[in-house]
Amino acid sequence: MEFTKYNHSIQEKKIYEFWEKNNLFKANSKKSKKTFSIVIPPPNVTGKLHMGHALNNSLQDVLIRYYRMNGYETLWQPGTDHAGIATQAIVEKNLAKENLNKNDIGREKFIERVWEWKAESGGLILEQLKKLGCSCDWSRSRFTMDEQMSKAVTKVFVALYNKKLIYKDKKLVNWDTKLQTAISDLEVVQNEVQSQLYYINYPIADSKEQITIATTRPETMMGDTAIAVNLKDDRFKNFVGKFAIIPIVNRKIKIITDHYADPEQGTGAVKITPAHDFNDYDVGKRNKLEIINILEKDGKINGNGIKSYIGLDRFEARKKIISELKDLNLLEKIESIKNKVPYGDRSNTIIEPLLTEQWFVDAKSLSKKPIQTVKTKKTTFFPENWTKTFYQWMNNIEPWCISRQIWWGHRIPAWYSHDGKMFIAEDEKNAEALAKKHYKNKTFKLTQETDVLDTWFSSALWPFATLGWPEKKNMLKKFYPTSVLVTGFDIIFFWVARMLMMGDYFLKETPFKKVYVHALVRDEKGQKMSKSKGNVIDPLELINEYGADPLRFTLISMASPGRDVKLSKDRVTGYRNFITKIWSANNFLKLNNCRYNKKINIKKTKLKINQWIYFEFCKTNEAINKHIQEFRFDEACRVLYNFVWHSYCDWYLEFLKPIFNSNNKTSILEAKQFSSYMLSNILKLLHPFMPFFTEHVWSENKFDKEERSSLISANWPVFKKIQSYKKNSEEIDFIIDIITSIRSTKVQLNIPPKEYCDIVYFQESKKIKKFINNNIEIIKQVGRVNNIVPKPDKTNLIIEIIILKEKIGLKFETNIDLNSQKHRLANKLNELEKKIVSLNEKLNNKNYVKKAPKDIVTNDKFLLKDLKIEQTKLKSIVSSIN
RNA sequence: GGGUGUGUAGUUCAGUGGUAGAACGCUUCGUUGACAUCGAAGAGGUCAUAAGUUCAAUUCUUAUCACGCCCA
Repeated sequence: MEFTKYNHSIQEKKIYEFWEKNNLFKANSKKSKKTFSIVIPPPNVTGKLHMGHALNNSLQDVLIRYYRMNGYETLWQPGTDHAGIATQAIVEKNLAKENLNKNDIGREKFIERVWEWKAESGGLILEQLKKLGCSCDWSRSRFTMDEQMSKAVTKVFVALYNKKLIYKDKKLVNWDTKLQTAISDLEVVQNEVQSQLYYINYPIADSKEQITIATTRPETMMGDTAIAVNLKDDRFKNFVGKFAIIPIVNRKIKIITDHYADPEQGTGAVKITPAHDFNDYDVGKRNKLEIINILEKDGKINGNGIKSYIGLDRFEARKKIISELKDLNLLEKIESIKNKVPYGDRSNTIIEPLLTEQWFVDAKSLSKKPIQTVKTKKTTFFPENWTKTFYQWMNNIEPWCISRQIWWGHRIPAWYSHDGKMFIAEDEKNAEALAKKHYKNKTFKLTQETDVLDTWFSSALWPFATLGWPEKKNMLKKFYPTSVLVTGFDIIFFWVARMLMMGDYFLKETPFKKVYVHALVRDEKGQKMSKSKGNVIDPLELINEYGADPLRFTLISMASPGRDVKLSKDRVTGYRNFITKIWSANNFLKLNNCRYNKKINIKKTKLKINQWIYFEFCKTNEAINKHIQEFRFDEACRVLYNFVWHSYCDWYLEFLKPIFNSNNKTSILEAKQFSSYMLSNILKLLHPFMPFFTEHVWSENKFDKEERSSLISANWPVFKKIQSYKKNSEEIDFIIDIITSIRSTKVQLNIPPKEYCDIVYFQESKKIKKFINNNIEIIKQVGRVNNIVPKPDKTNLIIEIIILKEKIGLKFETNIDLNSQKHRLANKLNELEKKIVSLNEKLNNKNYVKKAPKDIVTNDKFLLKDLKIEQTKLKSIVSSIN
């Protein structure tokens, strides 16, 4: 019989459509079942599926499918965030193709264009998640710029403003000169780069002396307002209080003392530019220094700079200033150093600290509750040590800059009147009302703040805004707090911390009970995947080539806590093979007309082999339940793989063959029903890990007729271990032992595995004799044994082996070269003796017997006894060869 | 500099205070009616190093070395 191959591309598409069409992902807030809910960490609307997403979402889907099958009302809330900067950049790029820029068309038209773009090509990633098999409730999909989400954002903003937890302030912020907006600390990455450290001599006013400072950014000299030295630094004692003259600029600045100046760093004297460095800003504040900003928002030198430099880019200015210093002979030396330079994570340009007016969230105040939430274990982290990282960040949290000078995003609900008075309200009408009250009968004109909010500000509301907040709807009641947040550690601050802040503040309750933190996906050599390295593996390519199921199984099986996932194609191939294996096992059942019906009575199973597989299944199921509940997805995969491949396919199905070949109709019927029943349950266990394949096999076998449902909504098996099966189950384990021994004996004797042998009993093989006779059919067929025969006269036809601590003989047709066994047996004996010696020593140690737990000691005693029996038998075998 | 993680088979990784495990790879043999995307049998380890605690350490403690990440 020829079987068709499993075609993942056709089936995956078909099955996903089937699930969606039948609303099988839908969460119902009305059902009274216990709940399990997850909000997806919303990917950027501009995003494309990468391996990190694939891992993150595979894990979420495992949980969702598992709990759904276990009778929970589940919600997996999907959606995307509006990715302010990234999205705006894309639309601007598109405009540029038409030779337009955003200022040409204006804010309103531009926003229209963004929505058009979103309708056309935004949210592609959600479609890609479907390819991965994610069972999100797509009917609830949300976008952070949705009307309802926007309402929530405004409400939160106004509420926090009124409580003074949001405020406007003029501060030094991280300024992105390319995007021309402020960004938050978290969006700045410190890159280690090769830099030049310039040693520059500043002449001392009215003196021939000079003071040398070191800087990597000499162009900022134009904004210098002091030179600082450390009070304890004797080298500069005479300079303190004097004035230095900034070269080229020719402005006098005071030499001051400040603890920020580190005698060990550079020359020990440091130039202070409060407008262009965070540390210098603090020094400036402490010493009441003048703040001179020399940069335009695009990074060019402004009117405060040297005349001939105005309009020059900061890096051009640097070159020019160095060359001039050289000419003036004021450049002492240039040193090549490695230092960290701040880059914008979106623009990849060097970030400039710039003094601007921005909106801030008082993160410090908002962080207090979340810290308590975690301390009191209302939210727990897995792996647990992330708690520390969380505390560390939360305890040192800085004000969060939330305003962005871009157009795409939630426009800050602040209105300014002609005289600069500010009104914060949820909409223009309310702002006007406030203004009316303020101005009484006077006329006024309001204009709205042009800045928009950081995307993460709206993402922070995701766990409750997606559920309908601020309205207290059913969904919110039913599914908040969510059960678990699944996320990568790189996003722990962006996400976890901020969502906890907002959730704790507005809902008075944590947004998620647990936070599962997974690792990064790297390439097989352990390197970060990046476009520039060219080592990126595209999940969609793997899905095309192997199918979504093997990719999922690979990622999930490698998600060990605290370890990065090193992805290699070999792994994916391996799990593809696993699927093929199950496919062919299913074909075997089909070939033998194995079908179960619902009336099958598990408790009345007669066949030991059925009892055995049942018992093994129970153990596996128990382990999987435990592992999924404890987030040990790797272990769950391992247990499943072992059980399905080795227990079910390698042994169980093999042991069925003698039954199918027999004339015992009762046994045959039972075997057929039971094998099919077990497969249907195996599919259930596998479903969360490989949903497509299992659903396909399920529907192909029409198991749904028995279960009256598709696999996705089938009930997780709840089997009770039947103790009487345990003993019979052990018998099967012994048979497996015997067969394995026979097989390896053949290989060792260079006898082809297909050759049959006979079994010879000795006088002392009493137990084993009975045992083998009881199970003779299986042993004959699977072990390739002919018959039980009397001991032959010619000893070179027979080899003795030890099983169950007893000796039996295997008789072959041809002469056996027993001498070839001598060396091997001697080695074995040697090892055995070593073990016996060390065990003896241990048991003769009085301290050991006295202090070690009793069961360990007894166990060792039994072990020693067994080893000694084996030793005797082995010795007799060896001597018989001689 | 502060924090934190990892060193176990050729590779990727589980695991355990009491006889070292898996997958892949490798070697040998094998198409017997599920499966060669397969089967059978094997080889392969000073559990990074050193000291300590203990009757007993790969596991616990400390130090060292190597590699990584996060924060300044």
